[in-house]
Amino acid sequence: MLLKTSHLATKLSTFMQLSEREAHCLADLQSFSLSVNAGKELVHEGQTGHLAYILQTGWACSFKLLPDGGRQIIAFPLPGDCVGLRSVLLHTADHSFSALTDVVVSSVEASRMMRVFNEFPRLGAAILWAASRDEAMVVEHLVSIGRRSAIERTAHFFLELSERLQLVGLAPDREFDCPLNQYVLADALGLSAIHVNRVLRQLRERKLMTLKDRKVTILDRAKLNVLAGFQPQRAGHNQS
Amino acid sequence: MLLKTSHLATKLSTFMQLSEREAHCLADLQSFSLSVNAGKELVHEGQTGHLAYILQTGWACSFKLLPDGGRQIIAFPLPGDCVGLRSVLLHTADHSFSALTDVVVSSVEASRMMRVFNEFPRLGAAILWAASRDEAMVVEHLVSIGRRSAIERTAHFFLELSERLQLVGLAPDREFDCPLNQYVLADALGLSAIHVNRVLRQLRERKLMTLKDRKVTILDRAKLNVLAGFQPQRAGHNQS
DNA sequence: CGACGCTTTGACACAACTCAACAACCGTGG
DNA sequence: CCACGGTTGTTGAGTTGTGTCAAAGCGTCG
Repeated sequence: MLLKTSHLATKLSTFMQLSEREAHCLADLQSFSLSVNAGKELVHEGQTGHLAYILQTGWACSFKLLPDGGRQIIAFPLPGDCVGLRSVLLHTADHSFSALTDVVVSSVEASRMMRVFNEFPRLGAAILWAASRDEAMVVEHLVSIGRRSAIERTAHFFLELSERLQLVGLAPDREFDCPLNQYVLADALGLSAIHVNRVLRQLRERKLMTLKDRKVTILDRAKLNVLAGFQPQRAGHNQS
Repeated sequence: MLLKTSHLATKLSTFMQLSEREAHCLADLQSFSLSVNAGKELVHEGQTGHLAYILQTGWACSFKLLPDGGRQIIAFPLPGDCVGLRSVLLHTADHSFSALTDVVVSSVEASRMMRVFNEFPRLGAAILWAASRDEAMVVEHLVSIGRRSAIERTAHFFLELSERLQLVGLAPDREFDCPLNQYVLADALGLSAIHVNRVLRQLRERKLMTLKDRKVTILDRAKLNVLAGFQPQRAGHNQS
């Protein structure tokens, strides 16, 4: 069988060994792909469709809008991440979801997802495990915005991003692509775009990291970890 | 059979009708209760136990500590809420969990939880639904801290609290008990305790709400909703 | 009575926001 | 070819929201 393993499969297999049938089911889930242009909004908050998405390539973000026009970005899904699982259970999307670059996604119907959970409980557990990790990231994000200074939380953000990208093999050690502009970063970090700029300058001047031409370079990971209070993640366990 | 229905059962039955066997299983899950004194830390971040808790009575909070001693409160579980489901899947607690008042909790082992999910898939779905709602609340909290001013986010917090308490029948319309002091509120709202005090004064002076003697009174819900950008929740759907 | 936990207030400092302007870099079309 | 607007990044000056420090008031409880 010639199944190129998906990013999702890669991720889930750090949690548990996938049987052939499970791998096949996973590939099947992602068999229908959809190209979406940068800037397109795939899911609108409040929408009641029953679709979840699996991001295949490109960058996206999930966010909420406020009455005054402000925007808070919740997370940046990376290839292999699922989006909208929660919406499936709640029957209505609690946040919007946009493509930041051109992206490819697979869409999965709620009913299909449910059937998979029933037929392949182990796969269901693995997907829940991944969802739990995403949730833990949101919590860490909350802590960042609530209790870290602008420079700390910016540093923390890029360290976490670096780790996530390394996990799916999309980032070498010191450097990685990052198509996020300062407006987007501002909406994610709960800052103004102008202040993001100043913070990035500080990080550059202190020779900790740079963001230039959509490329992040980590200059001094150790010092960054201390500044951000960042705890590199323990390696993934295997299920008991 | 003389089963007093638990808060959890009440909550889940807004999502779906519970069969007798399911109700029994649910009661069984909560058959072992544990009293815990105010201030006690039940779960410590990083801990690797495989226990989840169901809060029966009292107030608690889940939070994370920072290297500099700061604390960010993630959520205030109310009676009927589950805590630590995520930790079960991740095999390690990603946050701490403390009792704020004297509380009663039921503890559930991971293996037991898994068995329930297998034997009563519908019950599993209901619990996941509840977990999804909790997750949505964390997201809303993130938005609050990231993009709302101190007074907006404080107003939003109490409106949400009011709605949650009404849902489990613990709050009349205008007034409810709230044992949270200004230090705790500060750690939840990402503010300093002193500023919380100033904000509460403003809310009082503008005749929107008061917090006095551990009792919250909503004076003008309509204006508060506008100020906070709060959207009262739509009624719960039943599963298809 | 004093000790303690919590609230309240004032004065001041500082982090982050706003406004305004400009520079660099595109791709487009005249 | 250059002019052009659009997007993104950069910087300065002034404002404001929130944090910090210090002190006092007020219950409750031992």
